[in-house]
Amino acid sequence: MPFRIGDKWAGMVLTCLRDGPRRFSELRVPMHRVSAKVLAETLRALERDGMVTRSEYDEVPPRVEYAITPLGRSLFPAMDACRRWADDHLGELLAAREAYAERGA
Amino acid sequence: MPFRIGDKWAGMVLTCLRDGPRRFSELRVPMHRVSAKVLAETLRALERDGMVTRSEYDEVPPRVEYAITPLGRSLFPAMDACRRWADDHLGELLAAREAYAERGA
DNA sequence: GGCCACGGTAACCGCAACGTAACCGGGGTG
DNA sequence: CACCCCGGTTACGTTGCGGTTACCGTGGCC
Repeated sequence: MPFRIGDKWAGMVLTCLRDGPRRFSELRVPMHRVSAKVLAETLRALERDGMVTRSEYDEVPPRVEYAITPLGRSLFPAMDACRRWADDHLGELLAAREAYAERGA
Repeated sequence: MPFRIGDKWAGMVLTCLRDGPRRFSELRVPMHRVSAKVLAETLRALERDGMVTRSEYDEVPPRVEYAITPLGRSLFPAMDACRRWADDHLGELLAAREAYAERGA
């Protein structure tokens, strides 16, 4: 596709924010395979594109909350369609890949 | 997203095959910004994943036709949902990006 | 003999994405 | 004083996607 919306982890971030705002460290729990750096980069990009908002609270220890915007939410139908495709057809794809590997061998 | 289906040009290839089989050189016309190498790689990957078939005809000059499979066709609803999102919301995204750049400046 | 069409491959390269590890500041806590 | 929490940043290294250019084999045509 000619346009890429977000990076590798953007979809997962938006999904994590689906049910309400989350703090940086709360996002890291379900996404434990993402380093702080990459998560921060992803959040910056999503903020830049108007998909999430970043709210800083002057407390101690510091608190930062990320929330999804209506624009971010508008992506869910498309994301759900992709997920549904994967649920329905990923097995076929992997089978085709395996058959192809066997023919090659 | 954790899974990537195809590469940068896969969606465009499938769209080009929507209305029937096409030869390699026929695909290059609407996709003139894609080099032969990258198009070939894309087609190999789609073939490996069972999204297109490759039919070689023993003629001269050689003829090779690529056709979309039912599995490839099954991707269209999800792709259409993404396209619809872009049609409806890409302007918002770009506006948000511009507003962000101005705040930064 | 030279050139063309077709459908590629091979060699090389740059850059962005991704990842790891170390560090930071400021206030609270023992 | 030392150490922890939170939310990052900086420096650095690696991988791989996508791109460019050059080249290939077969057979037909002039």
